[in-house]
Amino acid sequence: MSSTEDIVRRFMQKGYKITPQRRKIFELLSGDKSHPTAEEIYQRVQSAMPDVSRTTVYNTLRELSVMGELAGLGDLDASGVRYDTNPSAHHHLFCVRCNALADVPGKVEAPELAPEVRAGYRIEKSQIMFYGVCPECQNEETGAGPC
Amino acid sequence: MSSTEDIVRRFMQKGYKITPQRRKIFELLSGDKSHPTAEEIYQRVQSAMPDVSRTTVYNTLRELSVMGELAGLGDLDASGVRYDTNPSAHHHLFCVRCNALADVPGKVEAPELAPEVRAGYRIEKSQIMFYGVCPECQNEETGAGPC
DNA sequence: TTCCATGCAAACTGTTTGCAACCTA
DNA sequence: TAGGTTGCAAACAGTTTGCATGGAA
Repeated sequence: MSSTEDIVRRFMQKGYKITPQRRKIFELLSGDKSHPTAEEIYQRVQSAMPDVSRTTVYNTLRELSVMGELAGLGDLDASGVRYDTNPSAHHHLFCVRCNALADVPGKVEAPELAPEVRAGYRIEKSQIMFYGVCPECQNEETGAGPC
Repeated sequence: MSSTEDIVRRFMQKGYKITPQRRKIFELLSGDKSHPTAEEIYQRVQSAMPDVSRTTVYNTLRELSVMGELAGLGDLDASGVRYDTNPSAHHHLFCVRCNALADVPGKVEAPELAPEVRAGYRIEKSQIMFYGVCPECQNEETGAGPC
């Protein structure tokens, strides 16, 4: 995601007001690479600013999504929507053991679909989810117990 | 998904009992290609057998998932988990206009990830979601209004 | 006859909404 | 000052669970 100040600027350009709560949410998100859920973001905001409500967090996340600063990532492990602070096209690595989610850096092209396999769809984009085991969980496999 | 009788057989092998409700659910699912949600399945079961409860539908879907007869597909359009009656590896086409979901038939290989891009993950499988517009919605684009 | 399955209602989780008080621009 | 923003509580949707009744093997 862009820097806090970039987002503040774009927020103001859209006519939104900048409140301390919103600024704190921006700060926590810019630079994050962990694909947190709304609840996780709420918890982090809470520890820095205990009086922020869930409503405000949800509202702000929705606004950021609409603006394209943030991308929602569906519900991979039934713990709610995860947010991707990198809205540009890229694929993901999902750890089936600890549910960690990482970005695949750079451009990796998905295959073209032959017409006979495309079911008549006009394809606009694609997203690959790679399922596997993250480095940390691989270590624990050879050594101690579960995550 | 397998035929109704195949599933009945495997269910009994696992020690589960075959009830009229379960048999009806199997019938509706075997042969389905529409990736319905639990609620959609419940509605269909209802019209054939009005006294079936949601509990039974949810329980049976969970059992089928555990057995591997059915695959859950996350929450693409916030209408709940969609079920894939084809549990073998394949990719999907999602219509961003009407939320239809279709299978990509046959084997389409996702790209291999170079080590420097794999973030240390040991990759076990992958799943590509192609986003686009289905044939029906393409027709409506050139002709009348929205879906 | 013995459990397992069913169905109802209540619980639960993630998210959205209504509304009065509040604060940014 | 004026209208957007906040935070509380209640509403909501999808799903799970507790428990007494009922049915399959």
